Amino acid sequence: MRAESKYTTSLCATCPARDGVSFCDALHVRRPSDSAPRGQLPRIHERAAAQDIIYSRGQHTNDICVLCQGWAITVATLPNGLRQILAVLLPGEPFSITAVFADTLPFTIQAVTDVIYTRFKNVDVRAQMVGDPAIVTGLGQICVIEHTAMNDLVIDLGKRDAEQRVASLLLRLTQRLSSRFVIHGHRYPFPLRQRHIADMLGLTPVHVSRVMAGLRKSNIIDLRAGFLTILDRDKLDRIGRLG
Amino acid sequence: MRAESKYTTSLCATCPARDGVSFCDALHVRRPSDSAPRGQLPRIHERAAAQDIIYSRGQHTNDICVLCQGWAITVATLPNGLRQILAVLLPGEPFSITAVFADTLPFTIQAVTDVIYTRFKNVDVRAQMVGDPAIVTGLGQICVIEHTAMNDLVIDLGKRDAEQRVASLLLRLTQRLSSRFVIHGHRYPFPLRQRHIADMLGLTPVHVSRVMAGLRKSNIIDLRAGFLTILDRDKLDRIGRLG
DNA sequence: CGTATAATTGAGCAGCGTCAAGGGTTGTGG
DNA sequence: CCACAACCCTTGACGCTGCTCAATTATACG
Repeated sequence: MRAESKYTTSLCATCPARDGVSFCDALHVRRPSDSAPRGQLPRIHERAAAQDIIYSRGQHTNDICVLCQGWAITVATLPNGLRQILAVLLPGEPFSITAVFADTLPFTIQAVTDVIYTRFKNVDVRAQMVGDPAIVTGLGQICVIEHTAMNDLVIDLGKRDAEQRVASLLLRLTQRLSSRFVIHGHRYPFPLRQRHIADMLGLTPVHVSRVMAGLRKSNIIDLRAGFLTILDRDKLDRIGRLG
Repeated sequence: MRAESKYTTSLCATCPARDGVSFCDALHVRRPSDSAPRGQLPRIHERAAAQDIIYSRGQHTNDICVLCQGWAITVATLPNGLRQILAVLLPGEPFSITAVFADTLPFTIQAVTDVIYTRFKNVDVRAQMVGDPAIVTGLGQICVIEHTAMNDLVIDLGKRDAEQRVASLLLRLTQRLSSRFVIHGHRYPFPLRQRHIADMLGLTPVHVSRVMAGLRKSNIIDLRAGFLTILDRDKLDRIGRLG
């Protein structure tokens, strides 16, 4: 199952995901062409295949990982086998900023697509913070972003119905994609299965199917072959942002 | 409405809430009797009356506040007036660690009981982090704790039914109280109203009443006059911890 | 072309929301 | 000390959102 290989070729040189507020930017992990390169932290790039478990809950680790290519999820598994997806990870995002300060995480990380990610040593990252206010501030921003995303999910789960939750999720994902990648014609890569959406939004795949059928029939979205097209952003906004 | 007064008498000297992993401990805000006092950060103590809004969402602030006495909540209000409680704050806990790195917060802070809290300047806190690895690590712990609490809430909202959510909430709150205060006879102060529980767990007050009536009839809890007694911790565990 | 996984659709049901009425408690002013 | 208001909690009746179970049809992969 695990198709993982280590190699040190610096993918950072051509990183397509580093634009926008990002962990790597905060750490000054710069491209060779960037001016004033700061500390180049030791790091390792790794791969994993779609569906692979990248990290298992509770496993001891000294690394903080950043997703470079592909999509992943953080998953909490209950004793009875139910899965709650806590976050969807997009290229450029750390698995969890808390990994900088903890040696175990309370959730599992799983690749959705084939992925490439970078490992940093969390002691290295902490050492960078001690000497550089800009890095403290930058990583603090990442902490705020991660926190806000969880807040939004709590609000969705606590106060919104199924259609609103789906709309809200699509809006937030497409917004995050837009902030890092150039998107043409409101057409976004979208490798999530309906069971991912269900596991994240506290719904069943059956009901997600019904909700998305509704959005499709209303000509609000088009989701096919791993790509999501937003046909009517205004309508989606009205469903997903309001109560 | 706002019954707030500033005074600088150092309540920290006799702080009853500082035991356990805490923001103030991480910052080395020590009691006079403590050995090796480090930096004594400038700070102001303030009061607020029960129900007062301590901080309004979006308001500009340069402070990070820590609750000293009483209970408070962080609340997100939707355009349609629905309220989602994001966290319950107990004595010793910061309003949100993200306030160290942001100049606005996306939620409101409201006092549940009369409260006393301490304001630090977030620039002062950030300055402490630079140059002191122990403070970086300590505040990192707070970040992890806050993050984990939100994860738990997401799991409750996404994967558990009403009875499990209520049991889980009571277990987590009593555990946090036990970690800071000496508790006798499983009897905990509990100033939350059923509408607070409802607003946090995505339920209606009516249904919370039914669920708690069930727990009371099963001789699992006793909740009266602002105090919660856990009569059967094992049963509560079985309801709240499993799926 | 056969198999496994995903998505769709229908029928029936249950957990929880809504609406409404009644009782207990607290606080305030007379 | 009592009357009244405001708030909270409780309990019942009923209905809707979303779950369960199940069958059928795509879609992907070897």
